[in-house]
Amino acid sequence: MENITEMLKGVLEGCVLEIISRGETYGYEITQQLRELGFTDVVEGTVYTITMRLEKNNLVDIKKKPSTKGPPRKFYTLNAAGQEHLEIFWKKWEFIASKINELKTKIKSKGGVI
Amino acid sequence: MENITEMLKGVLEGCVLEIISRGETYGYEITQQLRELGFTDVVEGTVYTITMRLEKNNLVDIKKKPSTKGPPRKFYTLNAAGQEHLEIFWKKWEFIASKINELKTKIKSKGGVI
DNA sequence: GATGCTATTCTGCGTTACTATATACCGGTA
DNA sequence: TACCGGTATATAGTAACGCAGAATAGCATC
Repeated sequence: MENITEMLKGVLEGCVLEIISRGETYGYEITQQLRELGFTDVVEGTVYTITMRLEKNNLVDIKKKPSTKGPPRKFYTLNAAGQEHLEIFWKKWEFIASKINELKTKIKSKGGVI
Repeated sequence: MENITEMLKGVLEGCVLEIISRGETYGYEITQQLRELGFTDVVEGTVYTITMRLEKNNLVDIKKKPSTKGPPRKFYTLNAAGQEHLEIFWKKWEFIASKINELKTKIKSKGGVI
């Protein structure tokens, strides 16, 4: 799927939050999980800016651990604020998705009644 | 629903396209329809930037008509390119929505198997 | 002519994801 | 040892989008 980047705005951060909530993980792995999900074009840099933002907003706890495969990894876990943020994200998503689907399936006559 | 603006990026344009596809309409009316839909905080300026973009990208035809209630209205209708754009939008939406919902409902264990 | 409503237009701003690149660390191999 | 590919974090610059806020226009009514 090409050129969905604009539609991912605001959504990607929620996905990252959700992925972190599943268990301690780090940037590179998050990127791979997003790709497996289907967002194949997501690159490390994008995820990095998101994790930096989460960090800045104090939504995650961070632990640095050594790796046998490269430089030390920064592992993220959701804190209480992050959990709350995630719940709010899902509420927003459900709201928007329901509205969009409503628009999509609405009978296609302007007056509403035939 | 407050502060959903980031999640509306790329989506709002599709909504406007869909509304225009229902029948000839103008900026102010589009704004009202979006509000009725549930996006209560959408303002005229936002819709204006979208219609300007549609115009610039040649996705709409324009007809100016006088109004008894103010300055002349600019009525928009979708042209062929706009129709195509709208179909692509819905495909993108379905793709993203399915992926997000997949993420949302996925069993919450990292390995996937219990 | 002052006010109020409808309606369009315009500008500047903040947020977000992407591109492209740099840096660092390790294992394997020649 | 010197190089390379995979892993992993970091940063600067860019473009797109929606929003706030204000200006302007036209008409009705008082």
